[in-house]
Amino acid sequence: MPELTLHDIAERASVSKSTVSRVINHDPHVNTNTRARVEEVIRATGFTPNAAARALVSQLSGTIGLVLPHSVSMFFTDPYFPHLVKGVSQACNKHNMIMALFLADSAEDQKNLFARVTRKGLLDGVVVQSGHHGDQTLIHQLVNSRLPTLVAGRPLFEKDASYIDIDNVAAASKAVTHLIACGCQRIATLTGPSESAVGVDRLQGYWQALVQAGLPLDRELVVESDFTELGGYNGAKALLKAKPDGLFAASDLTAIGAIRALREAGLCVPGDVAVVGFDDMPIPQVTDLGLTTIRQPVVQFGVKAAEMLLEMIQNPSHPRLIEIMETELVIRKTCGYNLLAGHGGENQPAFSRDLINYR
Amino acid sequence: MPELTLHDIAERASVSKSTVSRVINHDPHVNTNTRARVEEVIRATGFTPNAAARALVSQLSGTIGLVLPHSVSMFFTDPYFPHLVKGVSQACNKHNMIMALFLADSAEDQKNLFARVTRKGLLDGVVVQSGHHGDQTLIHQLVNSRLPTLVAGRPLFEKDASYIDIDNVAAASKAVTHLIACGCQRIATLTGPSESAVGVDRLQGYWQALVQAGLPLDRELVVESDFTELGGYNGAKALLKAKPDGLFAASDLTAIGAIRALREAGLCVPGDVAVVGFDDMPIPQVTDLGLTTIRQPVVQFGVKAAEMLLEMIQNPSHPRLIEIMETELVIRKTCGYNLLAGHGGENQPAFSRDLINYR
DNA sequence: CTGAAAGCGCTTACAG
DNA sequence: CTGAAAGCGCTTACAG
Repeated sequence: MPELTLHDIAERASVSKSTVSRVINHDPHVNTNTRARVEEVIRATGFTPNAAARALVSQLSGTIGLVLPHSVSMFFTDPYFPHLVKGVSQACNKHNMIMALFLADSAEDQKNLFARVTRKGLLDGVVVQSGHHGDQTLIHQLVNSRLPTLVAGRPLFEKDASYIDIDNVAAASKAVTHLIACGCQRIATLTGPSESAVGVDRLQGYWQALVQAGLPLDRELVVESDFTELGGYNGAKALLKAKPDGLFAASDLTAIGAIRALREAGLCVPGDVAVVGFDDMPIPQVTDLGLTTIRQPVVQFGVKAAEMLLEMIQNPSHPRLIEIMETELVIRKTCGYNLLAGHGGENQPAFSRDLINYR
Repeated sequence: MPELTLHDIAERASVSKSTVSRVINHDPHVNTNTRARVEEVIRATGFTPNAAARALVSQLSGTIGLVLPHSVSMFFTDPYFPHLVKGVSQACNKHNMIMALFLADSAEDQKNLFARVTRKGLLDGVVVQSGHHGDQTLIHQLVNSRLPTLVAGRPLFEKDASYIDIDNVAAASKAVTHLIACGCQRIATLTGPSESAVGVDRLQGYWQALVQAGLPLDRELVVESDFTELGGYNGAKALLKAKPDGLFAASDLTAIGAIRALREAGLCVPGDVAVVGFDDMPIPQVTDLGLTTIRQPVVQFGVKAAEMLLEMIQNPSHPRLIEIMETELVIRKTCGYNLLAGHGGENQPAFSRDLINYR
């Protein structure tokens, strides 16, 4: 059967195409009876308007893009990205938008990405994940394109871009301050890549907490890592000779790998080395280890990012948007569990989860 | 500046819009000089044709959908789905298509999904992940819609659908046969959900291998699980009283949780209980544990699924497409490592990876 | 090889 | 409140 068009509906309801269009678009200036009649025909026929035709005339496609640049091909091992995708998807479901996902699997993909993403008539706007130095060209292009663009995570160079982030400096400082409160004197850190804003900011928070506490800065205690479990494992091995009694890992996966290395070296966590991670990913290892960590609301972050973008799309003259989301310290076994008020000792159930928030 | 249209390019190149369109669409019937002139104008202006206009007239949007139904909201804890997404994305990048991702986060989302996905003019076709019983309505609707639909994973009920799958029965049988070859006599299994084709098929493979080996079927040795780590942990605890000496877990995460429970119960893996998983997910736990498992090529599976769909789109009268991808047994420490030819004992590096393929 | 014209299926001033 | 008409930016027979 041929596809139904506005014309067919108009004919069957004995009105003009204009009126059918008004009904579909909830134009209030339609007679109640007329509206009811048209709606009945639409219901009976199961008519849906053609999205391409609407996009052409309205200059709005009802689709937003989520761009994950090349450096994010770690997408797979780190649950962060599926959660981000979930958040953006939730917002799209709620606002009846379509989510187009762009994953640059290679440098070549990335080069083609800008042209594909900015095809006219395709997207109404784009959320782009801030990445490493190598991704900044793409971000620069997007931010300066005709397309409304929201950067997820502080962009490294685009000082005028709208973005959403967490306060990584404050969060890292909160984590390290907790290690200090737990009595650690030689606190090491396994950083994220120094090429990424996240890596830079969390390292700065580490420094800041040490300075505030009057503790010395020791370069031996800082090792650059890469947010992976293996990176954490290797990084912790490299730290052993510096004999830390505390460790701030820039991600949960890093912390998990580090703890594996520490235990292999015969050290107890938290007895010999207290450990704090970052993310609070809902993965079994985090709860199995009882990892003390910084919780960031990744799904909500994605939701909010998408909604900020929708705001920019609806209101193109809107001034620059910036949002910083809250994080919280989640205290579990690897650092500070014994400090919790009312802690009853080893009889606590393995999965009890208590929080202290250093604000 | 106003957006450029075909008309502007035509004017600047002193040709008609038709000719510009032909150049853009690589129509061979264009004079070489004319073509060069038009191409130069396009290059100089950075013109890109409007996707909505093209979609409207050509009835092809250049976008395919990837639909992950409600039961797949486990998306996040299981790395399977990000890998599938990556595969579909790779195929889209390669074939210059756009991937729209639909994630049904709730039963309500799922109800709205069909209408959103089948909006006319939006998608050229859709890959839908086969899920549980509750998802079969959506799959039924999609398969019977105007939209070319490829089901990823054997659909439970749609007997005429095009789909891609692995041979779960054979793969599971291969896993259990390996446990038998390693000397196990009481082989337990932690299944996937009995509501899913994967769960059903892998259980059947388990039975098949036992029957072929002349081993008895003991209902105590079969516990239904859910593909999660926690499910594996709890499932293994429930199996303890049946005293298995081998365990086939229907997913890697299940196996990982099960091994945790077995070790907590004071049992050695593989000494007391040999374990085989399923998936060979590239996650640290799999390699840390040295998990013997069935490797399935998830990314390639996604690539192939998308390419099959593209085939269906290009050739709408194409007969039903079915593809079964190969799996292989990956032997590591949790079962059969000592059987490997040339195995040198405990001095093997922890990450050596050797394969035996029972075909 | 090239151009004028029709048409894809909508939305939206403009009249009434 | 309603309809006729123009137009969104392309592609594609149809002529030449």
